[in-house]
Amino acid sequence: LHEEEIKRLFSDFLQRKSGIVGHGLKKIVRSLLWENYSPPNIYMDTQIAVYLLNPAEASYALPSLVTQYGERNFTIGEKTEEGQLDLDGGPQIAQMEAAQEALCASVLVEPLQRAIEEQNLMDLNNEIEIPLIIVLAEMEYLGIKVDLARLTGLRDELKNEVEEIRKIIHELAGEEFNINSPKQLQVVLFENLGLKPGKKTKTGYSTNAQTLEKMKDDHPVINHLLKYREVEKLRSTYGEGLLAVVGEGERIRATFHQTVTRTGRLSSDAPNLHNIPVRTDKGKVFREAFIAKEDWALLVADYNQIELRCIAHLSGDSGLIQAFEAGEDIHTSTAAQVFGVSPSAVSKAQRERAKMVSYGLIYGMEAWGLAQRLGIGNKEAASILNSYFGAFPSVKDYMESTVQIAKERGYTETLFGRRRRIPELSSPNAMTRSLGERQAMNAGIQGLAADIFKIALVNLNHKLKEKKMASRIVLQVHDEVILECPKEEISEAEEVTIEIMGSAFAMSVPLAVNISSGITWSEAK
DNA sequence: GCGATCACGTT
DNA sequence: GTACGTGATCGCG
Repeated sequence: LHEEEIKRLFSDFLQRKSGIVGHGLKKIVRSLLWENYSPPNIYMDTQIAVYLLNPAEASYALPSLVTQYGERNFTIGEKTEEGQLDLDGGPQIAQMEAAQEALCASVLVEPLQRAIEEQNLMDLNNEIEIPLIIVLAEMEYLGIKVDLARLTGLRDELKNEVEEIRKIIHELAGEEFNINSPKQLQVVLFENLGLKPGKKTKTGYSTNAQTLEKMKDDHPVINHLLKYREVEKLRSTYGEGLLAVVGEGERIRATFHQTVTRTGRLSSDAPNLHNIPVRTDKGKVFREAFIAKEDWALLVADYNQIELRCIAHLSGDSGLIQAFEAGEDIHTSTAAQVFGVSPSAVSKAQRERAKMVSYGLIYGMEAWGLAQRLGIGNKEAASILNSYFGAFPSVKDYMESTVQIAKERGYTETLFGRRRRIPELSSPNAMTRSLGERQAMNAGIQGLAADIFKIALVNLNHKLKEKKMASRIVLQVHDEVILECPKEEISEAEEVTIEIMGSAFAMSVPLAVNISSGITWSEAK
């Protein structure tokens, strides 16, 4: 057989009507894309099927899954030691392992398919997760372009700055020590300088930013330490870290994991592109280093307040729904209802508090959590929470019934049927049980938002191809999607993106989408 | 080399 | 307060 003939036969196999099966297919799809194959027709990814059945699965190693989910008595041979692979075994061993993997996956298909059907996870699997494999594989394959000179410049600046602050700190401390070592820092602060310690950690006294913040007035070194931490974090994690993973075409290619989080969200690693700084001026400049290729631009679209909108939809709370329909600033609207004043009379402080409560709500916050956050007493926090629930009573009902149902069943379910077991709910430990309750409240909200966002990703990728557009998705950050577009295609891409994201799922509140474009990620914000 | 610990970036 | 991933240090083997 000629090579071309083999390629054609392989292509036909990948496109077969009945679809292909594999374990962790995204990686394979990515390899196929590098070899110029079209994305395959997927029937099942056993890894994803297991994830849907239990998003807390400890390991996705095939032999253990076969034992756990397979119905046949089935043992596979000794796994080859990694080190031997290249030495003597050669390609035969890799082929043998691939064959074993395929065999394991094939044994799993039927029982997994049945379990997926039994738990009503068919739609989630077939309409969302499986199509998403291709979208993510293409995103990973493309990667996002970075401005190498800019990134290097940032790294170098930070390096110099860290060095300067380091000298000052050693001067003020009166000794040389490793500032990166919390252990050494503790000795310097609490023993040698005699400062008063605050919070404790498992092994000693805390030196985290929150604690240091409170010690600001006790010694001039504290402010420099805080600065050092900020700059050193940026230098190491983002400066050095990102430079180390720049690949072909000056692009960074992260891996987006589909089977990691308990909630249905994606995670990103090598590098993690989900936590690129944005909060501080010093940090957010890194977003200027993420760019579009020559004559193209980045288009950034994100859902406005999607999780709070999910709460409004799930609870059916008329007040909250009304607040969103008004189309005004949501925190001002909620503050007006919570504090019983007209929106125009809402003070800055009131808006800020309402905002805190709204965010807290998403995380299943209780009174003491809010107190911590706002730096107020427990009583006052309870009273704010009370007025909030007074203004939005159905939200309170929803939270309570969510926890109740989760306790009865032992798991939560999103609107789309995504399940998550929460064993913490039956813990004998009260702290752990509270954690379980927060997890239960958060799971349905964050999970629904994740489901909606995944639908949008799948639909958007599909629409771009259908319209034969050159624009493509290059990055995803939980409720935000970044496209790289030829400049002349931008306005069309904006239209398409807003339409697709806005209509991903019909809720009792509108799905609002913010959109903008620019040469850099920062500019398109 | 590996895991635990601490700290910290995002949503 | 949810959910993650990474860098650095340090003690263990």
